[in-house]
Amino acid sequence: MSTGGAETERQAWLRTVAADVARLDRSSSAERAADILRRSITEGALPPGAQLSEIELTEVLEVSRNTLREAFRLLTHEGLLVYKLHRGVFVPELDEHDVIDLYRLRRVLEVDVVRGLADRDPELPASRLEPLLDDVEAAEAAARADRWPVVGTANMRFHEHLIGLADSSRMDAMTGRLLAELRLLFHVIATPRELHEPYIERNRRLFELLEARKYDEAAADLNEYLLHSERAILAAFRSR
Amino acid sequence: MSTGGAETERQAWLRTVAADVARLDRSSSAERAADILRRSITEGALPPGAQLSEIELTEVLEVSRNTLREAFRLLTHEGLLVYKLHRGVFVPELDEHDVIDLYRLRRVLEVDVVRGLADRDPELPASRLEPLLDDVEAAEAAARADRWPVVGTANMRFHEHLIGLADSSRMDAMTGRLLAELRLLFHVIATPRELHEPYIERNRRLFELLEARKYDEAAADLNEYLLHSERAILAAFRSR
DNA sequence: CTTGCAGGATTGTTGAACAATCTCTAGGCT
DNA sequence: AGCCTAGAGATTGTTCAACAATCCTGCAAG
Repeated sequence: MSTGGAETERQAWLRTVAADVARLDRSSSAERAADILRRSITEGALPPGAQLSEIELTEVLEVSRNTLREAFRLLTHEGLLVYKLHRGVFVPELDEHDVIDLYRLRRVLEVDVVRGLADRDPELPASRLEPLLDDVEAAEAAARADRWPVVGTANMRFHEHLIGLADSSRMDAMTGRLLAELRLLFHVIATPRELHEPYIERNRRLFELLEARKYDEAAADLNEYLLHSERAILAAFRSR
Repeated sequence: MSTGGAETERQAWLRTVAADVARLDRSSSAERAADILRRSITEGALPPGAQLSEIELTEVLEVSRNTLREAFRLLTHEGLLVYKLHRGVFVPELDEHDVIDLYRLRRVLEVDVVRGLADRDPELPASRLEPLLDDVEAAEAAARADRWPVVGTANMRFHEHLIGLADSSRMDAMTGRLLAELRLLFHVIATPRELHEPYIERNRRLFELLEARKYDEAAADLNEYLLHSERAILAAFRSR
């Protein structure tokens, strides 16, 4: 068969196919149920403090209690649910201490990723930045359409893609968890516009700094960015 | 009843009791099974690549399949097991890429914790460092007794307690997971002495720097420490 | 050497059942 | 009235047995 230069291309294709397959045969029932619940929580249909009844959800989600409990476990370890023994599962209510904790981790991880990009600049193709630009433009479009929750998710995805530049599966997992918890916090804040609007512009600026390969400057910018965001959420939190 | 000065002591006692109760009250069956499996994995009885049969383990652990599967889920999210749909659960086989990934995160988190201590030095009582000293001495004692796996766990605990100084529940959780995966890596290395011996001394030195409140120096030392450890593991890994 | 096809084994999911625990209400006591 | 106690009812924790879906193995055919 054909070998040589075509081989690496073939391997790359095999990887993408493998990824697609892995995405398709998810543990179906349990993970499907978890997906639905995850959306309900992150979109606010299940507010912090709400209890999730087992028998009720078995009927709604059309899964058995055992499968539902496996879904609960999945979400528990994402921080989107908490178990209270013999009392049930609840959507956690985060407080100011959690805000500080979450943002501390975000700063550490994200700033390190950006700073670390300088070391591997040569091997990093410009195309890796494309998802970031897509997110920025998605946020701008949603803002024009006055759809602020959509702006929020686009901004979130921007940061997920930013972390993704590090090619670290564990960082990706941690970030997914952190951002999910962050969404939980957003629901106690009434005005999504003030919450998300300032960061559209900041994300674009960050993207442009990355594109210009000014990594140290980008890292400093991002650090200040996250401090600003933390202060905003804390303020909204205290005055609720 | 007695009030005043004795009250805070009583409250402290209540907290420790509450913690003990919470530890005993665990979802018993599932978490107990998970505990046994966790030990088997981290101690090497279940080597990387091993498959865990459900029916076999239900008999050994004397729990139902559903409960066992919940235990599997728990360990899956600690990174100690991986699920392959319709094929079963396996002890993951980590490779060099995982070593690099794990150590990158360790460096980021631990170095940041140490550096961050400078900001809150005044509010940090000296007693918070005691667990670290205990770990160092435990490692030294185990080394004298030629019990190198014990040295390894003591060293691990040193780093767990180090992260604990940050008072961040999420960092604690992440570190627990990272160190569990690190143990997985240790099992592919034949000589535990060479693996753990150098770090007894380094941990003591790190402790002394912290005690002297030389946080920046400690952070730099820790960074170099972790780079050294990473290189050692990578070398042992490649020559196996 | 590859392809296709049973057959057996293992996992995925379900439903029902029982035990353990919590919550809430009612009643008795000081 | 206020507080403690007991018990009923509801919910969760755990087990079991069964069936469906999928994977692995070995073998036969091309």
